[in-house]
Amino acid sequence: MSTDPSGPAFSPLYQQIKLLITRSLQEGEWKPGEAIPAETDLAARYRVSQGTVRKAIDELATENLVVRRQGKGTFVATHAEEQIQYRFLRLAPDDARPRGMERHFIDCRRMRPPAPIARALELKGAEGAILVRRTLAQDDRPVVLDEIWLPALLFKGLTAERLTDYIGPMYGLFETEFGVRMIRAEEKIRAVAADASTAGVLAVAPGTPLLSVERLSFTYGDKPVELRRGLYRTDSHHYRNTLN
Amino acid sequence: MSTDPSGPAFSPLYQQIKLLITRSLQEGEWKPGEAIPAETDLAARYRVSQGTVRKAIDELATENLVVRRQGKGTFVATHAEEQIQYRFLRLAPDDARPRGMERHFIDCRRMRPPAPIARALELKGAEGAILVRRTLAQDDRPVVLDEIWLPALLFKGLTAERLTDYIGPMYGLFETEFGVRMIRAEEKIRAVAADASTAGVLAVAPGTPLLSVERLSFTYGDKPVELRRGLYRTDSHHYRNTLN
DNA sequence: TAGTGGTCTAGACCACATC
DNA sequence: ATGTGGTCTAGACCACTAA
Repeated sequence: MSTDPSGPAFSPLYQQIKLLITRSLQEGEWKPGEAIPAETDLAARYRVSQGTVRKAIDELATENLVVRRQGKGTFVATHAEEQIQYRFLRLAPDDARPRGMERHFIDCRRMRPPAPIARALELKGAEGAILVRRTLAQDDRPVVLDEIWLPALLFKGLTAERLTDYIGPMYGLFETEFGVRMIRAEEKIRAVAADASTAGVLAVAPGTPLLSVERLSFTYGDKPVELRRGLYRTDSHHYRNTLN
Repeated sequence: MSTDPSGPAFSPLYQQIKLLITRSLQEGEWKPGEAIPAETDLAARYRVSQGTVRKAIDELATENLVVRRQGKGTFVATHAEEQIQYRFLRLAPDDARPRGMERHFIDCRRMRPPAPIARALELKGAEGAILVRRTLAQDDRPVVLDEIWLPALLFKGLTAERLTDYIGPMYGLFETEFGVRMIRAEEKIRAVAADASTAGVLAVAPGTPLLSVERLSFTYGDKPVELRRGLYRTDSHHYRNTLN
């Protein structure tokens, strides 16, 4: 019945419920790894039918914000405590099954970010950034060199030591120690030639073609919270992608 | 009722319906671009409720086998007649919106496929293959060099002329002329150095780092029907990917 | 045995497209 | 006015998990 020309903005009930649940996730009402209330409970809480809650949760599950486990409940997704070591890492060995990789942190220091970095992370004014550099290796052969830029305000107190000591994926540390959950990411991939210093770290000849993977990661509300540039050796690994 | 110990193989009704619909799609009962019967009709046909058909179609829609259009119907997905020129091409210009690219076919000839190609395409015995080579260019600057291997049995009569004359994406031609629909694909990406002949075609210096994108495409029943190796210049373009 | 998510139904009503 | 997909409900029953 609305005649508002600027936009009816019709929103289905289940979308509104989804938004409410998302907000609770964001505010930490239910922590990563914990179960959220049963569908029937949520239905009572929001005064809608179970089917409507169900459809909301369905979408949250496909977006990997929650994980359903039949007979047990619905759980807040987490990067920690997972069998999949690196949910966002698409690099796989050419032959075998994906094995674990050894991490080595080169340094972790606070820096004034270059303008493009600050712009990508939407840093206001003179807001600082933290630069982490690390490598991933397999069978003692370096494969990945990462440069990771983080907003200093969100990751106050991050040190190489804490990174080294933490068991599990870095995004798990971000969750448990800093309350920052990575939800989604966009990658831009290029082929580049290894410069002298990169070549040294990755143990290849200067000029060797490397995969350059620039990743911008987002937390709730599409807020960018990490800019990462990875250089991948692809002589015994490859970047995997699936198209639908 | 089954006491088969080898596996209960419980399958929800909507999965069975989904399989039946998929089979009809595969057999061409409804052609690409056409509408499939209304949900209520399918419900009557399969003797289930509309909600069950709905859930089956929901999954087919997320797999991009069909496209729903409110008020109009559900349509068989097609690579032809689409606004998105290349559904599977993830290459985007660094700055602007994705524009169209000019195609140029270098050649199209029947060949005995190398063993790795034959294996990937699951070719039996001495089954032949067709090799298509083409470039994509933007603003008269070559960006992509593709080598495309196809099973000769499926694409009998494919010529460079037909490829050149056809308006629209190549996968559209495959659909309308050969009845082969590309459903899904897997890509393996590496960084490589341009060899002399590639460098000439792409107008770069030999040794220039290029993205090597190896794509294996599947039709219904996860049957591989195309192996494509693309070499991408990434000086003004990049490969885009989204992680969830 | 109880609690959870998963399936299925039947029916009502809404939003969109077309005639 | 009609037909399509989209939303929402209420309730029944199934499958899985854990105590």
